[in-house]
Amino acid sequence: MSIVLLAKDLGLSISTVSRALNGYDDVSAATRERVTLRAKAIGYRPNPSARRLGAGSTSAIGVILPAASSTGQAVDSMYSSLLGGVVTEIEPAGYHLLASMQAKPDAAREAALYENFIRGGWVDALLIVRTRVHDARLDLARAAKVPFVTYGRTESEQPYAWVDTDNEKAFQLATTRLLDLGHRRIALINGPEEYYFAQLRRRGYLRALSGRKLKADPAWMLHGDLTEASGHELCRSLLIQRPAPTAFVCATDAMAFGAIAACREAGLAIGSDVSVIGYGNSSLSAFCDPPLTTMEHQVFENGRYVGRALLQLLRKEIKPADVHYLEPVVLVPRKSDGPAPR
Amino acid sequence: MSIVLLAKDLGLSISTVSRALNGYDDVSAATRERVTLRAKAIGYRPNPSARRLGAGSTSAIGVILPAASSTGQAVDSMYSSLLGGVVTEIEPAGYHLLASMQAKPDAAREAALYENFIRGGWVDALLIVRTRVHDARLDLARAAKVPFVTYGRTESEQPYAWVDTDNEKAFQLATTRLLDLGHRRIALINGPEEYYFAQLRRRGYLRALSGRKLKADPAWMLHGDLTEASGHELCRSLLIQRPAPTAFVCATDAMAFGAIAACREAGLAIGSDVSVIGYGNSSLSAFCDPPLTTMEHQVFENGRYVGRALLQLLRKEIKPADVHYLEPVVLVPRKSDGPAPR
DNA sequence: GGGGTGATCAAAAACGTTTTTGGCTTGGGA
DNA sequence: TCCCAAGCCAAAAACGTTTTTGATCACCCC
Repeated sequence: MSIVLLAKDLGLSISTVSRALNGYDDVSAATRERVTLRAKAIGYRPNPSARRLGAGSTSAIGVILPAASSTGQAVDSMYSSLLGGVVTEIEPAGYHLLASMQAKPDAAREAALYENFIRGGWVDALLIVRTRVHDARLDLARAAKVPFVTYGRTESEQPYAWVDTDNEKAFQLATTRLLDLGHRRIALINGPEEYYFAQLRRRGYLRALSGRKLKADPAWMLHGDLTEASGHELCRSLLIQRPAPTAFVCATDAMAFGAIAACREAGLAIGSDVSVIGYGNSSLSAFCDPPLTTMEHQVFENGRYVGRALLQLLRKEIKPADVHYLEPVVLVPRKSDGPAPR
Repeated sequence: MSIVLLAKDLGLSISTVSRALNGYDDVSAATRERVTLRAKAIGYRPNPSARRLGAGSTSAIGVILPAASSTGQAVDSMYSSLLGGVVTEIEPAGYHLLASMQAKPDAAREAALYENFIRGGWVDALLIVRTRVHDARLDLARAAKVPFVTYGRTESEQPYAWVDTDNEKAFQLATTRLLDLGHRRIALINGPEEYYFAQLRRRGYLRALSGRKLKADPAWMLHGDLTEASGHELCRSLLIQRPAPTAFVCATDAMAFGAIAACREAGLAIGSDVSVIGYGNSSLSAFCDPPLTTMEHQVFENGRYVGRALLQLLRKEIKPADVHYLEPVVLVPRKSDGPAPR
């Protein structure tokens, strides 16, 4: 009964108070001033539920976090930073982040979760992360006419709003660096094949190789699940091949740490016998031994970009086709790579 | 206009449909069956906003993530797992997690955020993380009569619901282990002093020392901000003292990695010249060199416990005073510690 | 002076539920 | 036969906004 109290207190009608507070232009500046002042003094806050019901919008942005594939438990810590960035932007605009999670990777359950989120009217817009090569979630969102932006691209006929890092260029860069160091046997320890970023990374890797007229060996392009354990296992399987690779480009720093552990177990000196490059510039990469050569990208900043795009989309200030932000990735040279051994 | 359509379709009144769907017992089993079936067939979902307005509850649980103190940007990745656990539990019960974030550590702004969350009617319950020794947030929640559970304890006269890990025992355990290995000069690289867990860890550390009739040197109990960089810096400042510590107990694995880097720079061999114990058993700790001796606690599982407690609190099945879960911490011995040097 | 045009505000109708209140059966006990 | 309770359901009143519609008034121009 709050707005009616305020209205009574002011001697105005409910609608005038509402319109004053919401910045409509058919209420005089003087009245608006009077209303906002009194509202603040009285400590009036519009009830969000009522506001949602009345306006038909929820002022919430939804995201469904993917469960890590291996354990089915932990969430990729990258998302903390991403969501941090998103929230930083949407918070001042009065939006909140409604986060749900997939307990286990399961396509049917995933669809149901998104269904519920969208059709149930929980959120005004959607953030879709960890995009796949072909991603049914885009169709779901489109069908329900819910604005969305994806973090990571996908193969889609129709235009859509995306923010992504330049995976292809990044891995081309890293691979070229290793080629310049004299390596000729370079392995790619990639992420899960179904994700689009893995495709792009392979593309960059291949592009670098073919730039030197080198043929890629399919046996040296492996897919894992982004964890240390996976990097460790894949690297070990590569090291027993003859000839073995002398360099490894990894999809995450975590995988790189796993690979380094495997190399060390094989008695190889990191940075001389064998070279390893990671991805992500995790806070640890500068402090391990040897410090990890890796590729930096600004997850938090990307999150902010996503948040801004979402806001603009909601306000219809921009069309999905115009939200295309490709973050350049920079290589951070440290000590985990070096000239190819003789 | 959804429930009225369904009601019309069924030839029942709106209220009967609502009551049937919500499991009231004054509607016959047969009617309930008929309604639920038809609802599913027709694809009816109650509009959450309307439901909230009608029932006065939001079916959302709020959490405000603290910004990492150093960068003001990234979020501690531990929260990914914690929130993952929470969501896993509350999702099936129809609850969602409403996450907000503090852009920067700032007491006034924090209070405003919580104010808005609670008084604004955004959430039904609150999860309070990273508790401080004296924590004003509890009073805020109590004053607004919003159920809450804290992750981590605090000093409070009144009973409250908490889930925590046994920080004190953990650090007593770790310190005792080092004492058993012959170390007599053990430093504590702790987290920020304001957080209660830091107090508890120091208490455990001190208890272990006094168990051997040893005096603690205040100069060897340092506080940092949980990051690698901080661990690195603190450890370096300790190593230039004469005599220098021979062992370090660290508040996080990240700090331990930083400390290890500092030791290595000082030309010390980890596990023989100097011993380091971490906390958290991060996925990396098994793969670094040497593998890190650390303390494991199950963040995801704790999150599930928190979720369940929240649900029970909301249903009034339990009183805050009865939610006291202290997770035992287990030490994972690896190779970063060893007998004290002569 | 009359008709149109803005500017300002009031009244009332949505929005889609939940919850309260009370009415109508039916059956059993006195 | 009458009364009462229990079981089932309908009607209507909340819930607190936003938005639409329309009324009133002043003003200006012709």
